Amino acid sequence: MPELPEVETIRRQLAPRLVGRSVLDSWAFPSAKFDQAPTAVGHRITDVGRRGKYLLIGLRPQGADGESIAVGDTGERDEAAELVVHLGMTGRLALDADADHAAATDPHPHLRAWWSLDDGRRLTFHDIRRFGRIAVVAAGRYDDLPTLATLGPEPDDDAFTGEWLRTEINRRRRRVKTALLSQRPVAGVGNIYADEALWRAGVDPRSRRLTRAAAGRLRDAVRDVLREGVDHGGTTLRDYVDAEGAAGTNQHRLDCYGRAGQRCHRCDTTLRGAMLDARSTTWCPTCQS
DNA sequence: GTTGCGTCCTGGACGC
DNA sequence: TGCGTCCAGGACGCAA
Repeated sequence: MPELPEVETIRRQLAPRLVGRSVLDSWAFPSAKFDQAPTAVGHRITDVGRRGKYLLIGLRPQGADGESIAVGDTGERDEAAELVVHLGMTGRLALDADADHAAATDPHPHLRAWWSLDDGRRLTFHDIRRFGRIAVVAAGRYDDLPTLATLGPEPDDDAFTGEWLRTEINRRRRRVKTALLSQRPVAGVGNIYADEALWRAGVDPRSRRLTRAAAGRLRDAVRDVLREGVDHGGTTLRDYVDAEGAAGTNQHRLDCYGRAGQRCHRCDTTLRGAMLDARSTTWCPTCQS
């Protein structure tokens, strides 16, 4: 399930191939989750960014001659836009080599949207469980995407400090793991990396308050596990593959997530597993207490 | 404003 | 073999 490292891996692969391309045509699965995809038609892609788990594809309207229209030149119609893609649990973006061939031969049951580009290729979005989402918004206007609108700092942002994390956790009464998954204290953490970061920091996922020392350790752990996830191309447990169809390798490095009943790599205690606020959670009862 | 639960959705695992 | 049930998960809506 794509979290920050998986989305960042895909972003890095797509960016050099998409920037400068024009969107000629599009199709979307008939669902409110995907039906904004064709709104990107008639735009040139200006950049491929990311915030948390959201992929943000910058768009600029094109004139009849194919040239981009500068923002503000001709009024509101020409406002820069963003194609926002959230991969949900099973979403996958890929570039087909030949748009016409792909369109004719790929009636894939999990295809949710595609965009054909002016270089003959086609960007496709597959999503088995339909937990993903596509939106086209005015640049920076995320009113209809509340989680994106209130996203916490990026893990590498200077604003993401131990003191910030401690304040965010302690001013509410949520369990620390549930708070991390809310995307408010820091952007991009999902169930896998939350378990890993809490294990690495020695923080009990059930706790509702952090000391300064624990908050500092957790902040460092969140940064480290996400960076390492990016370095290893993401974590593939079942469905995730990157934009080139390759699985990540970070799953071979997990210390905690999905290892309930096995020995803790740090203290040899048997790891516990339980549902915590409706999320499967694994932790060490000895070194996370 | 905050918390916690239910819902969406489908493939795979498992039990009978 | 076939059927039914449960589980996994991120975002969001809603009741308390």
